[in-house]
Amino acid sequence: MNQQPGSQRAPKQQLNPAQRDAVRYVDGPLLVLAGAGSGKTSVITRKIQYLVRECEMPARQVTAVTFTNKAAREMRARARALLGDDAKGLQVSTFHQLGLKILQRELPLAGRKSGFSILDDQDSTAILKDLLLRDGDIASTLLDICRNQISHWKSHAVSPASLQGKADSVQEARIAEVYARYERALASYNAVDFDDLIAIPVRILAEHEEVLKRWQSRIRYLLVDEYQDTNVCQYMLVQQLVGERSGLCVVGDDDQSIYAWRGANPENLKQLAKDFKGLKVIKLEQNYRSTNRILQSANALIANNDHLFEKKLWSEKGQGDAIVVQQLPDEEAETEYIGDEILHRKIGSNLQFRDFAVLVRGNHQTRLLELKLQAKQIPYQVTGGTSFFARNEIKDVMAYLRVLANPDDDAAFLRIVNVPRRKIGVSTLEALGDYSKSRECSLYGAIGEMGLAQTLSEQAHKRLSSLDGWFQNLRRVVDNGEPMRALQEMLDDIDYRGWLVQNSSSTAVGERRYENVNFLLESIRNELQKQNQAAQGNTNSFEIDAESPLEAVLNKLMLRDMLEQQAEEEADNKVQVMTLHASKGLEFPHVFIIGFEEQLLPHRNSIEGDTIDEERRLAYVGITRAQQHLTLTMARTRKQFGDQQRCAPSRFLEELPVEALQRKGFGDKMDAASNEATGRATLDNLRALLE
DNA sequence: AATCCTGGAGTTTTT
DNA sequence: CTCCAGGATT
Repeated sequence: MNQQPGSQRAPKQQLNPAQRDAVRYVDGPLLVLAGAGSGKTSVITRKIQYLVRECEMPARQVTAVTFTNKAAREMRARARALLGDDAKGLQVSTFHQLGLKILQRELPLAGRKSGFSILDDQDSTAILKDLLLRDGDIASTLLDICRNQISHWKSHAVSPASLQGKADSVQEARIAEVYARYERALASYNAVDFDDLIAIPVRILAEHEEVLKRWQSRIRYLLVDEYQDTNVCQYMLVQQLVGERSGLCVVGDDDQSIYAWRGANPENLKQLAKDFKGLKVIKLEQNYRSTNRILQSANALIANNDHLFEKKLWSEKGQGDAIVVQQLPDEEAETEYIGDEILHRKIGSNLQFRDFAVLVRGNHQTRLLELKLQAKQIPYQVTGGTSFFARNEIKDVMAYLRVLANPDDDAAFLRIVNVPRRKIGVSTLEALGDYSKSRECSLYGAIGEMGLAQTLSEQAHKRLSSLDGWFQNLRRVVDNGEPMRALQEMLDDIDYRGWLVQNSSSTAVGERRYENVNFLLESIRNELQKQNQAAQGNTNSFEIDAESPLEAVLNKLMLRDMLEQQAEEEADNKVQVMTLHASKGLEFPHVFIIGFEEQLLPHRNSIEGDTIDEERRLAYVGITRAQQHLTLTMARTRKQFGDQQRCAPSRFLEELPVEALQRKGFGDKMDAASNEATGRATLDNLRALLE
């Protein structure tokens, strides 16, 4: 097993008193306020161990929920390391995986059929766009407003029906109407979106007492990580599952709330005390991760925000190195500097590539960095992001898989119907679309209908029918238990490789893109095998899933879990590159945060939208990832939209304590001054910290 | 009616 | 870079 940077630290043998209290308190609902680096994952995993070993609770009655796939994997691995065979049946998943599980078991109540599709953001946007287009409205701003508003309603468990006649404005009434149609569309496509994975289970549990009882009896103890990231709907799910009982432990830190933009409601931390009588609150304030200069800077920065709870982080790790603040002429020089620094430090000390992380605000910032790291032959790994799934070749193959598993998935059908070219163009699809709307069925479903032949030209109808026949054959192969053969046959039939080569700028590029497809196929093959083994070793009928193996794989793919895991297993010893958001929960000896500038961090949209506090928390999360060494870099100019623009250092820089910093490359007096200050400030800092 | 080509515009964060 | 629209071409 490869060690991940986040798990390099061996599980602590000794817990401090607060941690021990948190592990052992099981008599009622518990809130653990865990500052950055205070060992919260240890507390959660040790608590699971305590529940199973000391309280003799069967592992299958314990469920732990987190937000990201990465966090779930880490927690699962650490719980298994502690419990060994006793971990059997333990459920560790993301909120969305848990929701998916509930949805799958209660399919009829969800109004979906087996094989339903999970739509990603792009798919739902495309559907909304189509709905708006049919209204004759194409303003793209309305599309954005619509999507955000609908997502907001869904994450607050607001149904279209409950909005009837309650709109505050004409536009809101309009969006509510689109929302209703959107929901109907999803149902008819046998699809759900990401928000539905939480919203539908909540609705089912609210409306069906017996189902609620069943799930409550299945989960006797629920642990929730990163609680500040829950939205209203997710909190409702937690409340439903826990019910009147006391088996709940949530862990959170309001200073690390960085998902408000997608509906996270850190107030849920406060709400907990109102909803759960006798809630016990334990604070973890000792930081085991960072040196004091880093911690002091993080504390100073976050002091500029309001807090739900006050806490003071401290550490026994000593002063440590000064935080390097490096300004460079442009973004090119910035990445050059990062690459050189990594190489220098690696040679200068006993460091591995995996000891370094480069954190960025936006995914696009990784591009230049990747080029530079490649040029310097530094092995790196970009985690998270959408890069792989954003590739057209991957989207195509995924869409084929989805149509195979769920013919009614219009979003996927539209993507592949004419890729490669089948001479099925817009006018044919328009006619098919009109017909399907009138018969209230999916596009694919309309192909088989009798009346369609009259509305289409004979040629067009023939092309659609032959596509249908082809899919039916493939589906037979899948049902025969040979999904991999079906996939290979599918891609061979359409000569997807040839099509890629032809449609790429060069043969070499085309071949590279087909390599991506092969990687996807290989991953699917592995996962199918894994499932096969699991199914054979599984005698617990409670856990057997109704869905087919291919559907299970597809779901895992849509939740972005599977490939991440594979990449992680291969990321042996590489520099970690990721967004600040993706870095939460991880730690690295050496951390670089690049683009520490106004407009970028805080991001220009946040400056306009007046959500600086959340940006500050984002910077806080980034800073607190560093164990020993932190470097903030910024460019004086940066190419944006074609021309060079001047960039100012982030306002957050001024909020950091000067004596902890070592400024370089600013070309002003502060450079030398701060260096001097750093040298003589050590004693002062020690004195200040002791107070 | 389908496909190919060109130019223009816009980049936050994620399950 | 990558998505889109719209116009020219087959």
